[in-house]
Amino acid sequence: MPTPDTQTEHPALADVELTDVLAALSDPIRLEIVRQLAEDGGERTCGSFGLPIAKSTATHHFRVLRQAGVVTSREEGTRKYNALRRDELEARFPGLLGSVLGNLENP
Amino acid sequence: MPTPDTQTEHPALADVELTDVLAALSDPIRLEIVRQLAEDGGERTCGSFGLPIAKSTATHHFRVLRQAGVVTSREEGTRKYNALRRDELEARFPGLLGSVLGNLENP
DNA sequence: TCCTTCGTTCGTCGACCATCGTACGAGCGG
DNA sequence: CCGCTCGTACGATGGTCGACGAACGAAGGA
Repeated sequence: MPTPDTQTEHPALADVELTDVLAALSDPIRLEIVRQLAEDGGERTCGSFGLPIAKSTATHHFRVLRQAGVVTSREEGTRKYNALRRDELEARFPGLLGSVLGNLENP
Repeated sequence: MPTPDTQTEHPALADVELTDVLAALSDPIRLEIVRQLAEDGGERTCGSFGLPIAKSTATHHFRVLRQAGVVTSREEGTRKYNALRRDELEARFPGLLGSVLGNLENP
């Protein structure tokens, strides 16, 4: 096989629709994941978000974010590191992620 | 009755959550409605959007937009005029609507 | 080697969503 | 007055969504 590891299907941003991103961001849990990822700027493992949901549900939410092009996942050993696709998202939908993140702190 | 007409329940923007707006905008039909409303800046009747859906489905989508605080509806005679709550939305979620609208033209 | 941790997969469940057709009421126009 | 247009209300339906628990495999640590 050409690439033996880290096979987790990431769409090209060109194939991602605006509505897909909006739908992905329209859930509080996923928005919280994105917020934390944006906050520390780097990679985070799935279990490190303190999410109030079951593991299998978390798997679901990370998959939605990944398929919407919002997040990348990289496997390393037994855990999976996730990161925001910030620059790519910015290139595809200028200003969008920034304005969503900027409005997260609002009451 | 104090206000005899035009009773169609509009939420205060302060009561609207970011996720509500994102969810409302995450549907292609509703996004198209918002796009057309933004384009002409004024009021539009429900039937004037050329939507490829049944009338009853359109009623549903306008209700979702209204309940998410995105749109106002004003009854006049037998028809209903809809308008974007642009300034209010801008005050509540600065930059959000603009960045969504700005990314609508993208392929 | 054994046990724990991490995340996935699978099946299930209830809730919600987009859609439709039908029937309806309120105006407007001839 | 009669018909047309506009939008709503009311099911009904098929599909998707968020959530869960249980079972699993792959590392990694003791």
